[in-house]
Amino acid sequence: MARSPTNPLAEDIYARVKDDIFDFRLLPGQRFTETEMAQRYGVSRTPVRDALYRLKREGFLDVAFRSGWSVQPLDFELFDELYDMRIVLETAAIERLCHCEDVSALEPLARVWLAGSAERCRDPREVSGLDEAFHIGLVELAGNRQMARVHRELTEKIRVVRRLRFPEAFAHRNDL
Amino acid sequence: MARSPTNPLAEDIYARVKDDIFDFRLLPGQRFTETEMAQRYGVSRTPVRDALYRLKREGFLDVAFRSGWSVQPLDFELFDELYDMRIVLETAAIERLCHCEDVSALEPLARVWLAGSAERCRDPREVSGLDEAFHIGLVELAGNRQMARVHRELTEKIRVVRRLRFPEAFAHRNDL
DNA sequence: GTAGATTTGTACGTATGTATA
DNA sequence: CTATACATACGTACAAATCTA
Repeated sequence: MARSPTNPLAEDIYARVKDDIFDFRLLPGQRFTETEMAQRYGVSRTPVRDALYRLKREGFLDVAFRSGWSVQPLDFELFDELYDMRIVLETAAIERLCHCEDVSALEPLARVWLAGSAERCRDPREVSGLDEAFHIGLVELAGNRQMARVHRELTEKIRVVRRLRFPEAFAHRNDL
Repeated sequence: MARSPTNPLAEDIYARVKDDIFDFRLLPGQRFTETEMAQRYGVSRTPVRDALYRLKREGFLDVAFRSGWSVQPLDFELFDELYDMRIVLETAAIERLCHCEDVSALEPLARVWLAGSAERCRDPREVSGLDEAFHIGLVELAGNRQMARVHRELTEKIRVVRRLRFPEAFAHRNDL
């Protein structure tokens, strides 16, 4: 029995808006309204609001009382802090993995990370995805699911600036 | 110009529901509906839903598709993981504070922590609050606001189980 | 298995505060 | 300064899925 997701529409809008931010179809600082978004995605304002408020709580968007929404501008101090915390969490994860007897769990990660130059993937977008998965997988293996969750959220927040540094990775951002 | 809060009603309901959880007026595992909560707080379902979904994202509540809400049951593995991560974050914070030249910023914390037995506060509820503030203040002083935010959220999630261990602290939970 | 009651999910209408001509 | 347009915050109505007798 596959239980239904809780807010299918709102969930979908959430993912689409977030991707629009990551792919710079919504630019940092850009302003917009709930009605615009509702028309853009072909739904009512209700699921849009759910999605927008969730993205606001996660730091991707900003809203002013009865005065419209905006994409959170790039804040490099913020990114510094996020990178800094990522180091803290990953260091703690690695320390725990070092004290672990069974290293076989590291195998799948090693296979990706130690890929020979022949089998190495060249698409920057995919490389970036593999890199994210590697970091996330490392922390997951340490066994603390809360640390893994925070680390995953944190990695997502950094994603936008990582893409800025690999411009070729999203050269096809207008494909969709 | 003091800018208005964004969703005054929803914000208020959010705080009240959270306190109801902390003070065990809403018990772990207890089920309820949006309509009940709307009547309980004298508002419509809209701000209630905003508040409930926020608390769900933060792990305090659970919702099943068209089938009602429930307070997240106590999960001691979860609390172990949260305590564990708290140690990681506070250790990192302390390491940074140790490398810091200027220790004068620690003064206010020391004054609370090193209170003489005479001036020591005896109300367990207040002691608990001071303890939380001490831990939070410590991490804040380390200067990474994101780490401080995560640590603060994490401390809130632990609060309910801390109160379980200090039952006398909320003996008057029916006062209100 | 089915019908009815229940509950959320979404759409839509109204009120209130904001910005601007 | 005032009035008007506009955007969100909240309330309400309805649809769809779930539970239960």
